[in-house]
Amino acid sequence: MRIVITFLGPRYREGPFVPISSLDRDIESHLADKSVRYTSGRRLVVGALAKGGGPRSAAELHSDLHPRVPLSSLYRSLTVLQDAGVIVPHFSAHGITRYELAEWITGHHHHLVCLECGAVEDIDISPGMEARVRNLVDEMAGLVSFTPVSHTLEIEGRCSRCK
Amino acid sequence: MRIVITFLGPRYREGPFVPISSLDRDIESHLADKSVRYTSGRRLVVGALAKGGGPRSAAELHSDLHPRVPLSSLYRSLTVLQDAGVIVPHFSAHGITRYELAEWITGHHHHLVCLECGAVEDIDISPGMEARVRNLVDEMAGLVSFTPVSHTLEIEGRCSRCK
DNA sequence: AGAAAAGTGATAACGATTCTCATTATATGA
DNA sequence: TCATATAATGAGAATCGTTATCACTTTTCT
Repeated sequence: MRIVITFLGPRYREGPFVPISSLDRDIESHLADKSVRYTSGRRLVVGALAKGGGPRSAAELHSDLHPRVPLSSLYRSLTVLQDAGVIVPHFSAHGITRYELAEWITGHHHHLVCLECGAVEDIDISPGMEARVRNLVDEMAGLVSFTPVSHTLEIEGRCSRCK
Repeated sequence: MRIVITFLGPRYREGPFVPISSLDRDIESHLADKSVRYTSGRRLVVGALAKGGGPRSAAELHSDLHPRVPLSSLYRSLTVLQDAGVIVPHFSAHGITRYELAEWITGHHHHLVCLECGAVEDIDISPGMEARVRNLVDEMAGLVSFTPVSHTLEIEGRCSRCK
């Protein structure tokens, strides 16, 4: 799923923002429920994440958003948005954390990781298959009295381009 | 699978090591094939990883191995062993990388990640359950003509201690 | 408006990991 | 075996992503 959130409203310090996508409105009310302010800086971060075709690192976001969102504010926004459940961290090599919009925004999906070219592709599956995944997860967690909250099924292999 | 590799041989700088488990001998020949030396420091790192019930971070390994393996050597050993395919990195929050023995040594398993305390626990499942996982993986990969090589099912939630 | 609470931005501090370099151990071949 | 080349080691400095600090600004509440 590719989501683009565009801000038509006036710029930072020039007035209130006008959310144009229903998604942005969803995020707005989601944050309001948690009494977390949806400030201009946070909107810019969400917008940059929504534009991207995959998880983005703080450095990538900073180069996109520079100089409107300084690095320290960017990190703070990422923390706030993560705590509020709007974005989800994805940890990778070299201690780099990449973020993407939470699954309630983008939809639940899994990942195909190509061992050849390193590309990570989202894969959506049918509700039936997803139910089978969830059953397995619940059974596995039950074996050791672990309370599952979410799961990640990643398939490593060779993508169609690298075959 | 729990593996314990014990070194009966004399200590560091006191003579050659005597591998006592067939697993250690497997690793030895695996490294020999790649002309990577299986030095005493590297043996200690492998031994510490073999004892643990899940992926261990460099800091954890260091506190186990201190002062026999200094931090800089520990990191170097981890890099060498990873490049040689003996251990596998697992990236998690706060830029921490945890390592575990590769699946050709430990056998295939999945992970339970506690969202509260960050602990990662290995979970072995029955062949029947694993077959169900593999079926799902094959079906999912088939949807987009991806050739699966391996898969990782990670369950995030709350462990029994943090409940 | 005025006070309190939250957010911001520049910069310092922090911590995990990597690099440097002098020293030591191992392997190869005369 | 000895000589010598090659690789590994250990201590500490350097690096880099991320967090904390603090003075200042903005927003919210009364």
